[in-house]
Amino acid sequence: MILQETISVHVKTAIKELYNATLASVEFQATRKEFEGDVTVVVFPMLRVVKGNPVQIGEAIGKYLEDHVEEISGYNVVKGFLNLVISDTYYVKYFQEIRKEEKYGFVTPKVDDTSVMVEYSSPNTNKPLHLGHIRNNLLGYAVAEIIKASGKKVYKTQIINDRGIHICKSMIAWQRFGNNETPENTGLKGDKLVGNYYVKFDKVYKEEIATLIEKGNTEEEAKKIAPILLEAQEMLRKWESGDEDVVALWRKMNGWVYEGFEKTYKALGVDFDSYYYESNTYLLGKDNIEEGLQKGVFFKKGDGSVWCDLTDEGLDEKLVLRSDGTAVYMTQDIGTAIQRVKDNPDVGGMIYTVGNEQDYHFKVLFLILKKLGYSWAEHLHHLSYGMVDLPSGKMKSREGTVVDADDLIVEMATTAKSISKELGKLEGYSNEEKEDVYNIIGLGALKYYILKVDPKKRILFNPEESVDFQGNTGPFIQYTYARIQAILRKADFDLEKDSTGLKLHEKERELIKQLILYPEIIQYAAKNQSPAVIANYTYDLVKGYNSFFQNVSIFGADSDSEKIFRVQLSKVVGETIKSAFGLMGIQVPNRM
RNA sequence: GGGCUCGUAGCUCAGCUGGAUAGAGCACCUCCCUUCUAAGGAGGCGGUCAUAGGUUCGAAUCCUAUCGGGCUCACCA
Repeated sequence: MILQETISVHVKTAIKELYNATLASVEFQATRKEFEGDVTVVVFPMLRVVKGNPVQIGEAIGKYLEDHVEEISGYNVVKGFLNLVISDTYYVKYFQEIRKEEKYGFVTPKVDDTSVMVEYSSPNTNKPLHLGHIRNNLLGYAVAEIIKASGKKVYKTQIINDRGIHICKSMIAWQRFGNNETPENTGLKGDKLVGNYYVKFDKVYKEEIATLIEKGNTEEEAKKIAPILLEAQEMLRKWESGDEDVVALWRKMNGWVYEGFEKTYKALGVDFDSYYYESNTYLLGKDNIEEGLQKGVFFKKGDGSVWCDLTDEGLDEKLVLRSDGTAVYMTQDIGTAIQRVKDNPDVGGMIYTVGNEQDYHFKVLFLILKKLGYSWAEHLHHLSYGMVDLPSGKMKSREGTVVDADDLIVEMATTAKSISKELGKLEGYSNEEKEDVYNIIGLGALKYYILKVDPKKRILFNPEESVDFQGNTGPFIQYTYARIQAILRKADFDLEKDSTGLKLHEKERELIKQLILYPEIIQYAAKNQSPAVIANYTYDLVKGYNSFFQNVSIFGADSDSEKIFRVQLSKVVGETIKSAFGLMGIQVPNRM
């Protein structure tokens, strides 16, 4: 906020003139509600350069500021805190500027070498997306949008795990038991169909193991020699050698899965600018290992395997290439990162949205890339998030305790519908419009519930509780937006008129103060890659608005200019809610 | 065992680079629909900020140790 800079300069001058001392910086905080004032200057840190009683110093500075800064209309000192009262004129003027801004709080993205690539989702192609992916997707998408709003160009991307033994398992099961089932002739979503065969594989595998154990094998042996597993392994070998039939089947089944995924992404409202497939990237990185060897970043052991020594950084030695010369996970990730910057030379940093079970992996990956000397390696972040637990415990796909993404989305909309019907304010809407609103509310509840908590914390997802419409929830905020729209529909006067010279109601001051923070909040959220910051800000704004709405008469204001001002204020709050929710990928309804 | 991470009200969570008497919502209790959407508002109850030390004018916040939960320590991805 520009005013803070002004005050800061004047405080420094005051210290200079009054005490002949030099102050490096001035510390601010918002004034607590119980005291009079808007901005508080903390006097304590000044005691390092100015000797004396904090209260007296505060008084002296306060007097000086009141005389020299026109925006400051008053002050008071409590202990070592100098509370400054900002004039109504300043707030009203500031508000009128906000009102005219097209995209208030957003910084137009620059085109330079600070673009950011955000990776998220990154699913396997053998089963449908679940609740864990939802958290990943929502986080990745929101962080991408927030960074974009903070003034950087963003590329959203994902790497699809389309190859390996897992997809071969689905393929084998489909070959054996599939009877030529397709998404078309079964009506199933492609990812669901393929996922079913993955489950089928596991079932048969377990049966075969049981049979083998009966015949006298140990469990360990049985797990290794079960025929269906051997078949899957054989299929993987064929795939790697480029067997036409296997590759064709692989293409077909993955194609089904992608169609299914796209539907889920669309329902979730997320999107991507580029897709990387592991079948293309799994051989990448070997050249970079060679390069690293020459630079002395890596070293080779007697058996030919290549390692990176990270013991100086307090970590271990890490394998980057197997003794047989084949790539490991790390090799691919090194190669893929480098490839991505080749594909988008303006990329100056990347964010990987991946669960916290991979914290160590990314720590190592980033260190290695730095050692290899890439400038963009200084700006790599692992957007690490905690697991989503269910009241019943951990989600386990094999035990069928996962919450399917598509099912959940539908369920949320259904719940929204049943609640909305009771309270119904949608008279005059067609059924289609109503369904649209229910969907917006259901998704809003889900998204907000997940995004409002700090990413690194684990979430206990209670399906029943998640559809809470009171308190710090998506629907609560959406409701406020809808109510503001009702006000705007009713206002039939010229909203563009400037209102100045008003005496502000306490609730109006609070609201404007809150609005002023928005640009800072976006920057802060971008820096910390935390949509939760946006969520909690929006909630505070809405609480302030509701308090205003309930305690201050809008259309029954004393004067016309006041009436206009209050509607304008409502409008800007509404726009800010919409904007902030947009950053989280949440829509807002005009009615609900 | 080593490393990382979390521990704030009965429950779900805020608490920015250390600052005033630690804040919201849910639940529970009181009030407020003749005015713009009561999915709302005003208030009450509820806390040894896991524990113990340390750093300083000042610690939920920084440091150390301990306890408790989670993750991770593969020539798997």
